[in-house]
Amino acid sequence: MEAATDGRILRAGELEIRPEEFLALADGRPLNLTARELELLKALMERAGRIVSREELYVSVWGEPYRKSDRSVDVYVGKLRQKLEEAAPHHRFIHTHFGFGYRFSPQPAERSFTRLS
Amino acid sequence: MEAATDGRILRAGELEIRPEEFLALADGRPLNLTARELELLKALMERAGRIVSREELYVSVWGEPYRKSDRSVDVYVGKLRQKLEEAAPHHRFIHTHFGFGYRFSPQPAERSFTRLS
DNA sequence: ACACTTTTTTCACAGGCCGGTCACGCACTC
DNA sequence: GAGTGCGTGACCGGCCTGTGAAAAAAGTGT
Repeated sequence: MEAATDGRILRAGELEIRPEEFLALADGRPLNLTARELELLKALMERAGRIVSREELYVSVWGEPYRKSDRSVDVYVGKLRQKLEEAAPHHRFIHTHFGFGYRFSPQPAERSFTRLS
Repeated sequence: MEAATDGRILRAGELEIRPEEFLALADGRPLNLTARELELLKALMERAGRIVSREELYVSVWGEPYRKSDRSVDVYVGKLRQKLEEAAPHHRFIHTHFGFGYRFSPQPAERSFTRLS
């Protein structure tokens, strides 16, 4: 369904996704992602740089209408962050935009105590 | 049919396969593999690093259409793991990817909680 | 052809993993 | 400070996997 990039290798920063192999690499190390996690990461990367609403993400990944009370996207963003942090420490990939949604944008590294933007 | 590597010696980590001798060595020690086991190991090694579905493995090794309920691949992966563990303890070769299939990737040893740098 | 061994296939059960939901507490905006 | 949004650990049902063991098939020697 993600016609534009389906099957193509996606890259961003230290991240790489090979959809046809169900494989995601961070710094060359395989992330051990589940099906949903991989789909969500793909959806985010395909929209890299822009703020994406939960609704858009949910519809794209789950393929069903979005209910405002559904927290699935949040939960899976959390799981992704955790696994990304494991594989590529001190990088930031998924940024929260309060009240709007999430934005994927790989950031080189983390400087000690800088404030969130 | 695996034209590219058929008959050629395959190596990965501590593993070596010499197809024309029906021989597999781990750490220099011969694994005592049966025909099916050897074929499956070859199929996995030829696809090293990527996640391979049961269907692809089954079709490649058994040469017949795959039935979803068929557990043969699982059983033989189990047998391979057992023999590999015997010959080369504390190495990991075949990794399970839940819902997708298996991935061959030799891993030096297991370090429990240390993070790679 | 027969008996015996080895390998392959099937079966069934136990346990593990994943997806989805909930609830609690903190974060953020105004 | 009030009100809403967000992060996250915990939990449960259901499907996926690992695996021993039985059954079937194939191989081996006489």
